Amino acid sequence: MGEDSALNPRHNKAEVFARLRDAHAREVTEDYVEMIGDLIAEEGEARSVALAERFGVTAATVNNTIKRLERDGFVTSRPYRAIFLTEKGEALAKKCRERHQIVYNFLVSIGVDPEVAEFDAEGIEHHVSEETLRVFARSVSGL
Amino acid sequence: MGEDSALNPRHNKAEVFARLRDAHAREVTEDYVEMIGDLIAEEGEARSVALAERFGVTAATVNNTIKRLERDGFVTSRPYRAIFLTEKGEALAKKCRERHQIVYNFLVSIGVDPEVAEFDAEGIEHHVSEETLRVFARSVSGL
DNA sequence: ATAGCAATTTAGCCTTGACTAACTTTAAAA
DNA sequence: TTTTAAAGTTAGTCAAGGCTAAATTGCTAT
Ligand SMILES: [Mn+2]
Ligand SMILES: [Mn+2]
Ligand SMILES: [Mn+2]
Ligand SMILES: [Mn+2]
Repeated sequence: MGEDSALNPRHNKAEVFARLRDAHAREVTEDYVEMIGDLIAEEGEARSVALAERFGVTAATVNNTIKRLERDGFVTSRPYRAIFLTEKGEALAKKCRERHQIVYNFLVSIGVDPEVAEFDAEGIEHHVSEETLRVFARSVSGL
Repeated sequence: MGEDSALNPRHNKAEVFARLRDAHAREVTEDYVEMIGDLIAEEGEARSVALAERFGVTAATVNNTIKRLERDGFVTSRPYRAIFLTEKGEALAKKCRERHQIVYNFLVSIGVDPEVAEFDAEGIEHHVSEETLRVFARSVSGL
């Protein structure tokens, strides 16, 4: 019953790709709640125009996305007003911010240029499992 | 003109997210050419049914994707026949396979369980810049 | 008070990447 | 040689996540 993937490569790649598709489905949500949290912390409130500027997308795109987030229970909003995180949204934002920071710090700690790390961490963070994140965190903390 | 992102955080996040969206647009292509190459190496040819099984998607989905890859010059195919990589497709497959392997080996080398590394590498690979990849490779090779 | 500008929303469009159901072709068995 | 099962294709649907253009709302300065 050995299942060491180095010796016995997985024939069941399908599981791996199913998980990958799941991660993709969560990426935009994760980046939005994290950014909304940042804006509230930095500027007191999260406005559409600021999200559009930071993500480099149009106001219409932000509007669509916020509707999805609202439908999924991560934010609340009223027409022409600022956007707020629900408890669920705040919990996700906190988790994502911490994860993002660990990934960024880890990359820098192994010698990646901070500028480059900033780019790469934005994508990598969404594909790092809890287990791998713990390894990263432990590595950064110096053993 | 210091631009150290740790001290002077980027206000221009938009660049980071634009690059992230670019990476996403390439992911499926990258995974397909790599898998097609694997199938040709392992089984002599790449058939739709094998791609569908390995990715865990339907035959119709594979068909759509192959049409896109063909349109973009990565593969050739004729109805009811196997799929072949073009030169461009093979070049991309080679690059992706090497990158994938480096990411996987790196994760294992820092203590991530091989099973977990197999999952995480499938997503992380698409977000690792050339610079970061070099750091990973050097780290694996033991300095 | 209101005019005008900035912010937001709405409507309509597009591509990607997924699906099901139905059809066609190929190839193997009988 | 015919039948049949597997493989592949086609048609139609959907959601996510982008866009532009046009309409609407809110705020600010006059
Ligand atoms: Mn993030
Ligand atoms: Mn991100
Ligand atoms: Mn890969
Ligand atoms: Mn991959």
